[in-house]
Amino acid sequence: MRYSNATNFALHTMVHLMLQPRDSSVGVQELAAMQHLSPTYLSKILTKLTKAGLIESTPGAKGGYKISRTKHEISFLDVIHATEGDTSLFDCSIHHEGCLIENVMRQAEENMKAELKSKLLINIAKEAESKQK
Amino acid sequence: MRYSNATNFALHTMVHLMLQPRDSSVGVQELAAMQHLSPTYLSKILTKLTKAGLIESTPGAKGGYKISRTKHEISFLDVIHATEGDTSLFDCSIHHEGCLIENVMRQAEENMKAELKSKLLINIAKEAESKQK
DNA sequence: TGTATTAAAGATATTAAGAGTCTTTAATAC
DNA sequence: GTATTAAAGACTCTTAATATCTTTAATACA
Repeated sequence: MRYSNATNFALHTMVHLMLQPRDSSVGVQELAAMQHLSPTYLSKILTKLTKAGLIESTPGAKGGYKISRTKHEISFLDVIHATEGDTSLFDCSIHHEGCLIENVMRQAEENMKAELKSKLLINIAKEAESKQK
Repeated sequence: MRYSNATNFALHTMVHLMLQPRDSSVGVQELAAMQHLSPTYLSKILTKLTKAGLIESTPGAKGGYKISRTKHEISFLDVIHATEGDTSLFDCSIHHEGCLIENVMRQAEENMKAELKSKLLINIAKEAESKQK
C-alpha cells in the first residue's frame, strides 16, 4: 500500500502555485519541466485538482493554473482527496457492519487524516521559501 | 490507496487463533472455510504470518497453525507489517532527503501506526468473545 | 478574423500489484 | 507406508497506476 506518485506531484505543484504572485497563472509546460514530467501526464493530475476546486484553470494563450480564489486554507488532506479519492483505507469484506477489526483500522486512519487536515500547504510554501533565501 | 484484502483476512485469522485453547493447532481448511476463501490462497497469507514469527505452523497430520508461543502482545501493526511490508506510505520521488512535504506525510503516517501499534489483537479477541455470549 | 497558445477530454498502451488457482515437495502422525 | 498438512513454485486473471498521443474547445493577440 502506497500513496501514488500523482499525489506527490500534486502536492509539489500546489506548493509551487502557492508561491506565485497573486492572479498570475502558470502553464503546465513550466510545472511539468520543474518536476521532470511530461506535460500531458501532469495535465491529468491538474484536471483533478481543478475539479476538486483547489485550483483554477484558464485555457487559451497566456492561460494556465493558479490557486483557487474561493478556496483558502488548503490542507494536505484536500489534495490527497482530489488525487486518491476519499474512500477508506480499509474495508472489512467479511462483515458488513460493526466489525471490531474494521473499527480499529478506521480509528487509526482517522488519526492520520486529522493530522493531514491540520497541515496547510501555505505553511509549507512559506517554510520552503524562507529556506531558499 | 487501500489495504489489501490479505491484511483483512490475516487480521481475522489471527483473532480467531487467539480464541483457541492453548497449544491447539487449526488447519488451513477450517480457517479458509470460516472466511469463505480457498485454502491455497489463505495458505499464502498464513505463510507470511509464520515468517514474521506471529504464528507457528506444524506440517503433517494433525498439523496446522497456532499463535506463536514466543511472541506475546501482538498488535495490529505487527500483522500489517507481515502482510503489507514495512515500507512507507509516501516517498517523495523528486527530492532525495529533507523534503518538507514528505516530512508532513511521514509524520501523519506515524500517527496512524502509533495507534495500530497500541491496539492488541488479544483485546479484540476478548471483546469479540464476550459479544458472542 | 485568423493564428498561436493552452487546458480538457478521450482513446489507448504499458507496467506493476493484487488476487487467486494448481501442482509439487517436504514434514509429521499414526 | 499411508494419509494429512504446510510450503513453495509456476502460472493466470484482473485491476489500478503510469504514461502517451490525438482531438476539441477556449482564449489572447496581431
